[in-house]
Amino acid sequence: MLSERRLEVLRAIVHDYVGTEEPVGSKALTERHHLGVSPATVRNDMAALEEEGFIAQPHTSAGRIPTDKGYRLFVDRLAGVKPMTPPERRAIQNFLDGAVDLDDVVGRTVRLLAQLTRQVAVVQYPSLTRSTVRHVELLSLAPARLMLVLITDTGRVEQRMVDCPAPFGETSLADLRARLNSRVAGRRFSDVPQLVQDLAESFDKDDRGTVTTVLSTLLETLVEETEERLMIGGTANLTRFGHDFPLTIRPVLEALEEQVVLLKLLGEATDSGMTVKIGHENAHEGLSSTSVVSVGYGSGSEAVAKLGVVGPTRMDYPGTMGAVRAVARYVGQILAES
Amino acid sequence: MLSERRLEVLRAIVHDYVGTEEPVGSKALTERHHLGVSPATVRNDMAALEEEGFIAQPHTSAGRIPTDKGYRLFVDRLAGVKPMTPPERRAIQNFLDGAVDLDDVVGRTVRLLAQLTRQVAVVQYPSLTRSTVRHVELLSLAPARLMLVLITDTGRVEQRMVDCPAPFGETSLADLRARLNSRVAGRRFSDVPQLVQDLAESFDKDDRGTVTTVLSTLLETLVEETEERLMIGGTANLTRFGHDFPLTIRPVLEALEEQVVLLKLLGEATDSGMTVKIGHENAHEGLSSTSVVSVGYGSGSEAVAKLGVVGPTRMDYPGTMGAVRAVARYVGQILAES
DNA sequence: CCTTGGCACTCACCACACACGAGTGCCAGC
DNA sequence: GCTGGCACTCGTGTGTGGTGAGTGCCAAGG
Repeated sequence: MLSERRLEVLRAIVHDYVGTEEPVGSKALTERHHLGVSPATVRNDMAALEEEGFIAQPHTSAGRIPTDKGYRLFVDRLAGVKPMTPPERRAIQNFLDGAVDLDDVVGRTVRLLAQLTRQVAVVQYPSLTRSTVRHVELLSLAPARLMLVLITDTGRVEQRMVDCPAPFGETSLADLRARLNSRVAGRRFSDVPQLVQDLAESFDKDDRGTVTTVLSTLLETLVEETEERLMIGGTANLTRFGHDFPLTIRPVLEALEEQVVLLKLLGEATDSGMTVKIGHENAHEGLSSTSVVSVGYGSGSEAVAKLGVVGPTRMDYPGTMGAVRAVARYVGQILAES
Repeated sequence: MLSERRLEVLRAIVHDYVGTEEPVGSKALTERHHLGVSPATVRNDMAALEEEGFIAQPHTSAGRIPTDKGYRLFVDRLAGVKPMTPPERRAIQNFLDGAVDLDDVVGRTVRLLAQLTRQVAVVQYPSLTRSTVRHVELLSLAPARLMLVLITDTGRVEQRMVDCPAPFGETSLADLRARLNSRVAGRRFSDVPQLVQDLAESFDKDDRGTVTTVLSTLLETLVEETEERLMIGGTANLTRFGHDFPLTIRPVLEALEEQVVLLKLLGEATDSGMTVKIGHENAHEGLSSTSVVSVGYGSGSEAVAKLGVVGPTRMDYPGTMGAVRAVARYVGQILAES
């Protein structure tokens, strides 16, 4: 077990390294923080911390830098979440309040997060699986061609073309539309499949083929669109990454372009509470020198999607976590209002 | 006027510099290209080219590199467009053919372009202004709340909420829907305003307010959504930019995040034919060391949107132009088919 | 008039040596 | 268990000289 002071030393190392981006030595530490002990003592503590794998030296006769494990300990036990100041909170709320539609909400959120944390921001669109159906609409575009429009409670709209096996009259269409809506409106997406299961049977034999096609398209939409969309921003902040530029930044940019990777990344985060993945804890190799701070957000008490930031492992964790949490909270409010 | 050989020298310089990314000297030039003259002669030619501002030396006693003006001359008079090889064409077509909807087409296009050119690709969504209306749908969500859905011939869907001043019955709704569609379906967006101008007058006094509201929302949608969307990809290719990294790449990333900037960029390109903006020819300051190759594409003979790539001024112009042109052509085909 | 070989000059780049200093580990003493 | 002292390591910055690619200019030849 590490003594209280040694933890304090680790905290000081993380703090200084995050600030200066340079290995921190024993002397500098005692000068900047009043630890009440001499550099020699700190050196002993550092040796112990290194022994345990919390810090490392880039090369002999240089200061120490925190390892992934060191950061882990830091966020778990040494650092709190730094709350936003009231003016910051007001600014967040004002900025988000101006949004006019869902795209705008997500767009503003991503810009806001990027700006607050000066890192790369990732915001997932509210997920279909956890949302509820507001309305299903069927439009007749041609005798045997329909358009299926799905509207969610989070304001998202999905549409699909449906080619019918046989012409489908306006009355049948109105009938189907009405019955479909009475069954699924207000229900969760995950419940839809069993709610519409036997719907086709109640139709005329002539129309049954079309109804089945429509229903399967609807279910397809649900499944396919569970493959979620997201928006990223603030990639310019990657330039503040470090000195050994191209090598570090390239894989990160590549990872950010693979939405699949990012979705998996956010998916791995716990549903409630904040998740911090540090360095190699991230499954994706290209992100092994980055940390991901993510949190769920939602219009009600339940999370419908996630958002977060991607930055260097050497980041200001308390501040970043504070910003992420605050933004998630306000986005949730905005969504609940609309 | 520059002699034929001097132009040839310029072409050789551009070619070599693009390949090696290093200033090219007279000796190396005569060795790699059989110009039939000695280095001394080339030196004289280079002095003349420098005098005219087509090339420059980074520092005394180094080779020459092309200036923006030099590249300009190169693309205007010295280089053709390098056509894609048949296998490449097939690959493009195959890749694009797999697309399932508009988002997918745009997404695939952007990835394809980025991969082919190894640069940053920008693809604009088919513009609303130049498309035609396929269908307008009105849904009643609540007694005094409607949803307006607009479907374009390019498969794009826009929706808006409409809060009515008074409850609006189903029959009135059906009536409005029918009349609206008979007027605007198949028509160009730009013609819609005058087509619906006097529509409200033919309705009951009770409904007139709602109809007016719906119409103005429709017109708003047309105007607002003329603010186009676009997709970018291949930002990881920025890492191949040059050596003096952070300074060059940062403003580019920032510019790429400002969709407004990119839209203006594409907007400046001529409607038909390919446009190449080199270095400082780009209005945006952050892009002063990049070149933008863009071209319009469309489902018919007319361009409905633009696409292009952003890369270092030191790029392979013939190859890039060939790829951009080929991709635009095939995307146009795909759109026309769907 | 254009081309060519020759020649002196410039200057970025590299390798090497060297001094400096921040930082370390270890140890004896308090 | 903390502290001061001490010898040691080693990355970094600086200066120096050599090398070579590249240049501009010039005088001679087609």
